[in-house]
Amino acid sequence: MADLRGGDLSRLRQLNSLTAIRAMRGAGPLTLSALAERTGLSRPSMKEVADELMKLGWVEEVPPSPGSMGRPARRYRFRADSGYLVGVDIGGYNIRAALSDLDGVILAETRQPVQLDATLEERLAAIQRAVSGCLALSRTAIEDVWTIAFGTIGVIDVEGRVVYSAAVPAWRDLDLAGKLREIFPCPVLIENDSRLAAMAEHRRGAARGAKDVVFLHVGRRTGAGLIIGGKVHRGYGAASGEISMLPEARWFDAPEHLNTCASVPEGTPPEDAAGYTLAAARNGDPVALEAVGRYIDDLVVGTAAMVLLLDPELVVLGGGFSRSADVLLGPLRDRLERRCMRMPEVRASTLGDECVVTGAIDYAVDHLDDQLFTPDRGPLPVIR
Amino acid sequence: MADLRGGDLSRLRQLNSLTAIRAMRGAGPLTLSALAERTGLSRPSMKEVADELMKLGWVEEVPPSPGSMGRPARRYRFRADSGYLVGVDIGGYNIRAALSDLDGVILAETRQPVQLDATLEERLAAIQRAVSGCLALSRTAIEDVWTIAFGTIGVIDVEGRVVYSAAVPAWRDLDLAGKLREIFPCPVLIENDSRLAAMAEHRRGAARGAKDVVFLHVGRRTGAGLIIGGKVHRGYGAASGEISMLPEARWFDAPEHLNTCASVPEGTPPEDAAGYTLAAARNGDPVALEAVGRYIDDLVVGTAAMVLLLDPELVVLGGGFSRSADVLLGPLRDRLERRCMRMPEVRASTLGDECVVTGAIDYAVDHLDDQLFTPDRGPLPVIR
DNA sequence: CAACTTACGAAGGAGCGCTTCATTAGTAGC
DNA sequence: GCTACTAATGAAGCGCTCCTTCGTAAGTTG
Repeated sequence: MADLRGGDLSRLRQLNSLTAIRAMRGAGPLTLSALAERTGLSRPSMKEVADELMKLGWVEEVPPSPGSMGRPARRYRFRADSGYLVGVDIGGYNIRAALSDLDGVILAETRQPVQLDATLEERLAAIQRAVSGCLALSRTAIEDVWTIAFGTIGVIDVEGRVVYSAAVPAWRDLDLAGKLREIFPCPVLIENDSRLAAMAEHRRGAARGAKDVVFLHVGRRTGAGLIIGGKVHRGYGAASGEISMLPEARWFDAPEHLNTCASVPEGTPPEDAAGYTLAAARNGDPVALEAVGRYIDDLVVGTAAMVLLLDPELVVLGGGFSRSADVLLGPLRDRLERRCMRMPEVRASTLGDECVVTGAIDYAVDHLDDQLFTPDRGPLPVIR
Repeated sequence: MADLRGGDLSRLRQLNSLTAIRAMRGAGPLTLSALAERTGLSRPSMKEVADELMKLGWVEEVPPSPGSMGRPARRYRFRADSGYLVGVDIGGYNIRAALSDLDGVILAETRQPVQLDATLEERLAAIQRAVSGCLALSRTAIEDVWTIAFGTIGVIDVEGRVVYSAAVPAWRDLDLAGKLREIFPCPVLIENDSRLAAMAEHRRGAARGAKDVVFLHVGRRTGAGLIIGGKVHRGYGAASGEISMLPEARWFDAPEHLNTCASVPEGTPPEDAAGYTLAAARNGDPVALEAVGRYIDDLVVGTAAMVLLLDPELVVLGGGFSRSADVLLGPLRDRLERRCMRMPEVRASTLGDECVVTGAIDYAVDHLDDQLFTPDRGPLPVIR
């Protein structure tokens, strides 16, 4: 009931311009005829739209490709290189950054290790190193970055303040967005890492095309990101997916079954224990397999709650432990099937460790698309 | 990425026609100037649109209202009476039917009691009686009913088959949509009752204006309906909200605390026991209050799961027990607050027993709106 | 009955998209 | 090297939708 705005002639043109840009996004260079067909416009009209988009700087002409019958057609492409996007995954032990063009095609990536208990200053410095490393790799200036999106553990409110983050000490009661805006001169977005991972799997990974998806982050901590109706579900206070806070969901202590398994040799550093157990389970070690079983027994409770509540098409298993998806998927499917009304498909993440950075890039792309494709944001701005 | 359809001039007109209809829906008769202002069109254009809509039969002119300064303005209104909608709540013990105009304004209501263990034939006959009673009350012929929407307990799949319904024996393995289509000559919609209740509260009740809402159905059975992003969330197999199937959510047996309370006099019929306990609790009976406490202790687990997972703006308490919301809300808020990340508002239903029928009507209105307002359904059809 | 207020209706103009058709720049065949 | 063929280009003309403007009509107010 919200938008009661009728249309003007110019609105129609605006709509058609956006449709044209949308048709060009991602696709390679397109001829006028191809564009006309895709947008449903006639060729002369399409030409006019294309001319306008060229004048505004959103689109450029590329040389025609010879070798085909008839007069060679002009080809147009979206100028994905007229700006850049940066995505950053601020993890507990690693900071990953990626640079992409406006289509979200990743051009460079870097990684900076960081101590879990690093101070705020150390963390911010590492972030800055990761980002500038990325920019240096592809000789890009920070001024050409249109948007920078961050993903991080914990609950971040709509203003970018950390509401809760047990895992990262430096994050306590922090105006993260404020700090990052002091460092970076472009618009700064912040989102929870599980939600970004879900978004990445939905755009490019295991969940492509699905409308309702539960992304299950399994690792040192357990979390969830939800795609509902094809869009990331944030929640009113951006605190969705925090079912691990519920003791009855049995997520919080679930990884302990893997950490304390008897198969782990003495002296193994605590952060490697779970990986060891999973590896042992893959080799058939019965003690490890039993530990995995107990882990899944716990994991399935909160998972079944999500599935019963949302009836998703798909559950995607991601996060650190999903490297051992072959060990986890079978038992998880078995136990989930016994508790569900309608069993969803259960798949492993296909993006692995890159999930969150990629999701951050996708989030930045989305932000750009929102600005472009939301009607009544006024006409397209001129760039350059 | 789905719709890449550019626009024609006629598309613009279509858009403006729909905008105009939308502006008239629900509102009383509007003058051209008022319509022009609301739609953003100029008066002459608005006139043309109105003329077209009149010719198609969607809109009619009503006599101008005298008594104001200047030349009296023509007034137009949406012809909500050019068709009718019926909503039906197929409950365990009662079948409620309501008739509304195309705006969803309810014109007549009826109720037919039915045995919980009635046979399928008895149930279908009761449904038919309820509907024809409704039609008779407002002297409407079934041929003038455009859509009939049903709400019922249980999981109904996308084709209208009953997948699961423990409460109503006659529903076992039933092609409900098929049966109902044999009886009623108009399009038949079927939806889960909790989802319809959620929809009604969202449109007309306690949840108006909220984007993400959890509707908590408390009664002989416990259920949930979800509004996400302002729309009802059905799930891939239309099985969302079935968290009561999870033992750890502690919903399934929760009402037993109220049924088996020591304050209930011997010989009370089992279906009245819970109501008795709630009434006693309202009067301060400590034993009853303790039973209510245990009930809420159970209820809050699944509720917290939903709230933590979805972070809704609002939780609406509806269903049979919500008549005693004054007794339930306090304890529920207390316990929920202790378990939540961000505490949502918790309110009682304002529609009470009419929730589901009203929701069914709203569902039918939505169906109509979808047909009207979804672009590229072609031009508006002529009616009458 | 005159003055005022508000809406109506007709006329003229601008923007956008469509169709049509002659023209142009290539490839293919002889 | 010339002609035939193909497919895109560019310009002209048309129709639709919306806009602005202005004289006219139908009420109320004093």
